[in-house]
Amino acid sequence: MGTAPRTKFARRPAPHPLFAARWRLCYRLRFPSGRAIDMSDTSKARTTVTVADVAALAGVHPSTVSRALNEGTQRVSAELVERVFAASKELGYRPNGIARALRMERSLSVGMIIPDISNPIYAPIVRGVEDVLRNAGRSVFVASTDNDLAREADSLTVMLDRKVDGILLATATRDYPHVERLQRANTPVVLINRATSTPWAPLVKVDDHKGVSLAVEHLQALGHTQIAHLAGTATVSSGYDRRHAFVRSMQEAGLPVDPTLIVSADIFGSPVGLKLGNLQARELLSRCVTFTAVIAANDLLAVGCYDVFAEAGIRVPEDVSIVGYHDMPLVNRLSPPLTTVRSPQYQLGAQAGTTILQEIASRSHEGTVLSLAPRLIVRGSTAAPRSEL
Amino acid sequence: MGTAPRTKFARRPAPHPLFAARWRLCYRLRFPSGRAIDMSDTSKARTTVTVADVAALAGVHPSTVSRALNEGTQRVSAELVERVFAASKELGYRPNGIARALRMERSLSVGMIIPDISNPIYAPIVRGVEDVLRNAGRSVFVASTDNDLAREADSLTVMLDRKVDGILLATATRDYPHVERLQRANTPVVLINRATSTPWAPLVKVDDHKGVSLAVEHLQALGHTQIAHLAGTATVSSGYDRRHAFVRSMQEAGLPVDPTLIVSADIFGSPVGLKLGNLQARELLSRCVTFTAVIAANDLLAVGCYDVFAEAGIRVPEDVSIVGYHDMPLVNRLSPPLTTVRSPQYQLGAQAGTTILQEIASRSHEGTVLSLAPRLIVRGSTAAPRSEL
DNA sequence: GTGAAAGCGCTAACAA
DNA sequence: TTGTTAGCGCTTTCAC
Repeated sequence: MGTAPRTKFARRPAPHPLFAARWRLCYRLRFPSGRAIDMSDTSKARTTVTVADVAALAGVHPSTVSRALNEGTQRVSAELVERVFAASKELGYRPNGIARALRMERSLSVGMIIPDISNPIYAPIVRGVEDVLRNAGRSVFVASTDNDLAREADSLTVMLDRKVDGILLATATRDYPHVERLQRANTPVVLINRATSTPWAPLVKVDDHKGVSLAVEHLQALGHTQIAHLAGTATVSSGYDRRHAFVRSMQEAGLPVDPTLIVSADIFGSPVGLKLGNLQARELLSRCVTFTAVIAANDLLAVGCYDVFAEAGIRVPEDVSIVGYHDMPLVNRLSPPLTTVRSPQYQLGAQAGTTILQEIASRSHEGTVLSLAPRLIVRGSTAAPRSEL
Repeated sequence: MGTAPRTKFARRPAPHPLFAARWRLCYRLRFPSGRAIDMSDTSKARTTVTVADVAALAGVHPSTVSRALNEGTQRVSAELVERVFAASKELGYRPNGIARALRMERSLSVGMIIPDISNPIYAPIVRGVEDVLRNAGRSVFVASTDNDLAREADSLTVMLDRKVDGILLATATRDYPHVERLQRANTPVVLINRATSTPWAPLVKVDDHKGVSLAVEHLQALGHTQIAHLAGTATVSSGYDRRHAFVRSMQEAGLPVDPTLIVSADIFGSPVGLKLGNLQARELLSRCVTFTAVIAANDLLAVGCYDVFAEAGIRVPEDVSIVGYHDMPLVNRLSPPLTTVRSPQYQLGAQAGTTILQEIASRSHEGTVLSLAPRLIVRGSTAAPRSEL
């Protein structure tokens, strides 16, 4: 008893190389062939079943267990495979993912970095990612960073330290400071919805030009010519691109582009969502320029307009039409229901999941851009402009 | 050259025990003290910096590196700690989380199982969990199961195989089939919002009796006596509890409890959310029983009522008052804005995170129930009943 | 087709 | 205080 291991990591009694083989065999004593496990041992030993245990019960070498379980009958005789599976099942063996990850140098996990999981815009993306990766046997670490660069750096560190097989990045800025680091880490990355100014990893996005031009064309068809744009922040490509798409779409439609009709988010420090929408809408009104319609860079900005216009006695859609972007839950229930560009968030995530799997399998699509088409959902917040009546 | 290792796992040239010490020392040759790393070796060796590399550069044993990095000056001389940190920094060393997890038998990760991450009700819970766990240096695996028991079983398997340190379970049913398995796995579990009928793990929930009674009292104060309840499914404790809380609150308020005024979700197969609300509202109307107010088990059911009442020509709140549950985003923008019981979803997650950390530190709070208080948010969907005018 | 042995990168027990 | 050694559980190379 004096030599009994005190802890799990205490030295084994007789590890002399010459007896290594025999030492393995002693497992058999613990599991007499064909019999159930001896439960009398109440120590932790019972809790964890390892390949060695299965090997012992099946009367084979651990490496054979591994081969049988992983490659089936490919390099192991059918009979042994049978025995190994039986033993594995009897003992309730489950491979230790950590050990496999260490040995095989792939963790079967993927990290996802997003601005905020509690934002209804991003959550469906995560769900799409999750569904695709689950089917591929991989798990997803999620980290929200609120677009805070320090938190972002931390999250990246954590993910890389955990040896994720790939990183899904939905927080990139156009001028993203962590690009080099990610490249150095040599971990596959897929960007979601936000591109960096120079391409270095595959990007899965929504076709913003398509989305904005759908909105512009819709408004034009209703008779609008003076259309304003509440732009998102230009530091991220989605805001930047939509703004440029707005200008281009207006030009393509032959409509005048008045810079004073574009209110950028960047002139107001940090606020986001609804509050930002309020500020932008007030700014727009204060500019004393006429407009009959507003295209907002996202739904919450549009809702922010609802507030400000209401308190200013401006009716929607009678006086001003409003178009949102994303089609988040319940915007169809606002009064009036919001006309908006529906971006396929779930599909975005699913596609990103597919792409990261490809990247993991073989790094190849460095600058690939995958654009998903949005769709215009026409509801009650848009109508013909007043002057047309 | 003939003896050069072909792969990372090829045998090292001279691992003879007698020379083990010297073999370690040979690392020093690769990193002459005080000089930068020799980059001429373009093989993969450069990519991964290990404790051995740091040890070599610092001129100490790997275990000393480990001690210095993990325990600081506690068991290592200040001078060596300094040297180790310097070497570590110079090489850009980062501990391999997988290896640590295997060795230390804790992965610093936690699994979270929820019905659906894309549901705005659950997303904030995840965020709360995430924030607390990040601060504790842990990462979160997220899995959505859509309340599908098979998917649930899979997710549990995956989490356990990955050796998560704990599991946050937001999908439990009252009669949860995986309890035994989780107990056997001996992994800490914290239940979120949904209890099992017999307690076995700590539970963090919203005080449903409080929430529902706030609603009942509010309606009673407005003069309502005939109050209906659209109940969630009774298979999960939140639905079950809220229904019972409704009955009890009505009794406590001295109001009559008419069973025909309670429409259970369970009589309609699988639909959820808004569609379920539609069905329940129609069922309620078809029962031809008078009521002046409805308390819905969640906001989407309430929104489902809006539809049905509108098409039936019943005005809210003039003819019927409606109270929701949760206060999800934008319900304050419905017309009329929804009066609802605000459940602190983020705090729920944060508290669950705190609790799982405690559980991981020391399993002790087996049957503990932590109830967070909800708050009634009064808006436009409730008013005095018609007959009172 | 199977066994032997090594080792992924790390930390903990032990020895000095 | 530091070095030595072993081993977490697995897969893989090599030898037969």
